[in-house]
Amino acid sequence: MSRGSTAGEPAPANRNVTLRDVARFAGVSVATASKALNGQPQVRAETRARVIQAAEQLSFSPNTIAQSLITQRTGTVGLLTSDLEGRFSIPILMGAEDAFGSDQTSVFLCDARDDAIREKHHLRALLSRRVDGLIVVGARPDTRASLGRELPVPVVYAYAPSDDPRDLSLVTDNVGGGRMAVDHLLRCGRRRIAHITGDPDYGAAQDRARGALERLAEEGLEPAGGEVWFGMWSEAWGRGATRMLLERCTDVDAIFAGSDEIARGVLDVLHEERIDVPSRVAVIGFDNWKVLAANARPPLTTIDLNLEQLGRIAAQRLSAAMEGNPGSGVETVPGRLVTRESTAPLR
Amino acid sequence: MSRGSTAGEPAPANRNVTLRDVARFAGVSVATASKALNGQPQVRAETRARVIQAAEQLSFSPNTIAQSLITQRTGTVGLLTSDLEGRFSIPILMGAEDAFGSDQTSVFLCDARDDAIREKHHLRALLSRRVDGLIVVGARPDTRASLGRELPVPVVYAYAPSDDPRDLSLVTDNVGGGRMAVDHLLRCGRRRIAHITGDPDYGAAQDRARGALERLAEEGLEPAGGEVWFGMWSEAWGRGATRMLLERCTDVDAIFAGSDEIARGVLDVLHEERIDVPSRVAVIGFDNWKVLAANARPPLTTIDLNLEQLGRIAAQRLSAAMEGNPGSGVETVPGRLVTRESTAPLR
DNA sequence: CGAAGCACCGAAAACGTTTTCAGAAACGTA
DNA sequence: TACGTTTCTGAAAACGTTTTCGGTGCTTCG
Repeated sequence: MSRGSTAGEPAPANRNVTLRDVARFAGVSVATASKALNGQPQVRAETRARVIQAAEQLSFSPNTIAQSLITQRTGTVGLLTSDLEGRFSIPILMGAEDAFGSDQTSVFLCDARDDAIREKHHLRALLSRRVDGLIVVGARPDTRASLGRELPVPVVYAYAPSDDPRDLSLVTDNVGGGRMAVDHLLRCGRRRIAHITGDPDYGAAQDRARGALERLAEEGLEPAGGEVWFGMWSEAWGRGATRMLLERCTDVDAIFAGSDEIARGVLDVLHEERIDVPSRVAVIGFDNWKVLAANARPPLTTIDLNLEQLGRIAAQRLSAAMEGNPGSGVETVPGRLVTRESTAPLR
Repeated sequence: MSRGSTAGEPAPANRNVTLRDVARFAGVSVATASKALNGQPQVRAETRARVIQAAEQLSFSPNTIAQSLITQRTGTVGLLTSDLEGRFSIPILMGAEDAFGSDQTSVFLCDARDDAIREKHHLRALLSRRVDGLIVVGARPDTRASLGRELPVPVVYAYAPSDDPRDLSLVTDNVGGGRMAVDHLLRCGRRRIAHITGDPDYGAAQDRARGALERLAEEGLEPAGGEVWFGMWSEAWGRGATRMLLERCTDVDAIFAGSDEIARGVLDVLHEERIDVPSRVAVIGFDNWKVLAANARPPLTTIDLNLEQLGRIAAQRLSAAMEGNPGSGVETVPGRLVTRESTAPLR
């Protein structure tokens, strides 16, 4: 029969077999073959079966390119990220990649490395590839410039919201996360709660702090040490800040760290000072960065921002927009508490 | 002039303007327009200029789909990864993404999540999209099943080599890395060197150990503690092994950890025991996982496997194969030493 | 028995390019 | 003036599909 391959081995996806070959093999016209394979009703059952069998026998695989050309839909979307190496884009990207069923939609990955020029380049390339939609994922959860309203395809912004409110943006809930962290500590019976966090220039740091302070205020409390300890996103800062904190107020019974990295530094110093976690001081982190949180001593309770789900929702919203139901505004995806052993009720 | 957009704003990449429009606008035929824009010689300079100007004025962007259909080249490649979340695929992916200039080639990202079914699905999709080539990046540096020889496009395997020697695979140099680590410690004047590493089922663990032992043997040395300490890829194991090691042989003067995670555990215990690093014991890690290595106390000397470069080379080899120069066999990409403060010469 | 209706099929146009090839225009030469 | 060359241009085919629409043959009904 087929001359190229031995029987039994997986049929080679032969690039050269076209619908014409299938049609000829089945003894029908290309038009009929097309209709038969696409489940169009106007073809006799017997004929359809013959065509399908022919297609299988020749291991026909339709040329998506040709299909796109006529249907004006490529079944592709562009994923424009500004920092691939950053740990935030990856989960989002995974969620998005997974929300588009692989049968329907494939994603073009582009890393602009936080460079506007490169981004423009990629954008041009994607548009000339006729993607059906775009997801733009930013490096930091701060506002970024909109790609503009003149694009021929729908766009969804993830993580970093667009500065144009008419665009649709999905963001993490940093305020809610901060609130959630403090709430958990309160539930554990802690009252003297400190907050050590990162660079105050980051919106994320401000938002988390705001959520934390709000929740504290609801209980009539102030943060231990009097104020929020802003600094840097590093273990070293976590260590330094903790030392200062312990000097200034000895009775602290919980520390909310603005990131898991910082939390690692906090734990390190507490351990050094022989202060038991969680019995004397409870510690909670932020991000649920597995390698840091799960390996910590003790394993770290933390806030997970649900980035993967954010990616999935972004994909869903984009699909909706591609179907003609665009959205706009900023949608916030809630985080969740992940409890490990660094927090526990008092006594 | 143009009715859709205000003057001054970036020209909207109008999806609907076609070469015909440009041709009509410039007063030539589509054939001539095409040749003018593609730099074909057989068109008068004056005509070419007119066409180019028309194209710019209408902000024409050629339909890549139509081009692919006739040139039989899509300018796309598939990136089939088995674990996106794993930290190994990302740098490789970045290197590859960056080696293909964005103007020429775009990459389809597919995450098979280490599932053969899903992989097959993605493969079908990619082939029907008529990618020009494929990069397959594995989750672990162990051999994986070949995609087969019957594919209509060239394939390059990265990180996890194919089990078919006729395929081209690119892998990291774990043996060389182990050797390099020990060599560095020797140069620092250390002689009583222990090796604490991860799961012995991983080829990577075995290879790194082999390299280390070879280099030690060249100096007539055995590892401190008598043998390699295999265990798990975790901080906890690093801590436990270090405690056992210190009990069994008190005079160790260097520890080579099989991963940065393990190294963190090692450092932790040394710190606890008030054993100074690097003056009394030098510590070297493996992987150069920034967040762990750079934040360690002291910052960790480690081996970087150059994954990004591996990705770049994979892209180059694939390009070569697409030009008709396929390769085969396993190519090893050397790692490099990254010195920080956890190692230093004795005395 | 003729007309109408129905089920099925295929010819052809379309999508937006590239490329081939024939012809037109301009020019130099005999 | 006639002819050959060179330079430029455009008509048309091609890529592999989908979709429209007209046609064929069969059934049904008056």
